[in-house]
Amino acid sequence: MQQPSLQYPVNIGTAAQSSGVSAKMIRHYEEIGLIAAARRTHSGYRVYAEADVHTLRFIRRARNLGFSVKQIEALLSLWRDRRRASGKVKALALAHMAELDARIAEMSEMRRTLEHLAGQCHGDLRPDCPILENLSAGPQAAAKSAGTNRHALHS
Amino acid sequence: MQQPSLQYPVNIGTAAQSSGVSAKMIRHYEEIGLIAAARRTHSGYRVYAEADVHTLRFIRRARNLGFSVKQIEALLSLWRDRRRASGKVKALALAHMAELDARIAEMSEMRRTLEHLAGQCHGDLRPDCPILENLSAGPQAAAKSAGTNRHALHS
DNA sequence: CTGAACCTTCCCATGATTGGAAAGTCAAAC
DNA sequence: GTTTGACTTTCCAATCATGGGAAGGTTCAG
Repeated sequence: MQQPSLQYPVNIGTAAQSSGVSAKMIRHYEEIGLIAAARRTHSGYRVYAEADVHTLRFIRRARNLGFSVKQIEALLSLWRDRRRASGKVKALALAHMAELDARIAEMSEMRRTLEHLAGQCHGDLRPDCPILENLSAGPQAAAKSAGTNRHALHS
Repeated sequence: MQQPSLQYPVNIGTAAQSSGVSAKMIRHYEEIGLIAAARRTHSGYRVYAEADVHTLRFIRRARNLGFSVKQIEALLSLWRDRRRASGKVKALALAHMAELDARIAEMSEMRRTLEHLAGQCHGDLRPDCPILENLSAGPQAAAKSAGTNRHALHS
């Protein structure tokens, strides 16, 4: 899509464009220590080498797979460790898959319940509505298992 | 589970316990205007009638189904409107289902990719790891469609 | 030299929720 | 009648990843 042989090193804007990570996020990742502080020009501009942009791309791809920043930190250190055991990487991936499975199951359950309720609702001009009735009187002891962490989506 | 015929009105702690909404969240919902400001005792304690606790239960059940606070605001007003058209409620439910579907699809896609990669990784002591290789060299133009809102899980 | 397009830091907002600190209140036990 | 412990109050901060914007400095082309 791009890569018309860029002239490295580049400024943050170019690094952002060619890695897919916004400049805002690059600064943020630096601040929280996910990436090393960039070198600076005399005037204070951050400067990125090709390797830095590769790292940013790695991060973006990992985020695209839903890994948290914490997990990416681990992945990056494994990536840089040429003596890593692939088992450690796989373990991280499997753990993340389990998280995804849990969230998917939770949301599927919500969806299933909603589908059921919506199926019973006329959906016309009449006020009678099983959906509201359910929320109001509720399945007396339902939907407790999922706990309160429905939205706790980060590790 | 409870309801040993409570003596209303009650304090926030009791309202929290018998509605399943934490005291913290009750205060928060009041602050953001989801529920009306509670009456107070001479000394400033919030006071809740049985109807208030019912409302809180309604809110908790809606949250259990993944509705956002904004959506719950709408549901509450429909709930209170005896002349509502059930179609409006159903529309809200269907819209939320669509959101859930989108998120589920996104996460399923991540899961699918991870499963594929993990399946190719030995997961032993050797350093060779298709997972890292994929994050590193990446499917040159993959996973872009999902956009940057993987974690934008709220309406 | 001026203006556009970049860069810098700083603060704020999102969404739902939890945590804690400091202080005031209530009721029951002593 | 005071102490004690369990409540309550407000306020402020953190989570997590991200975006928005202000105020100001830099770079380069015209």
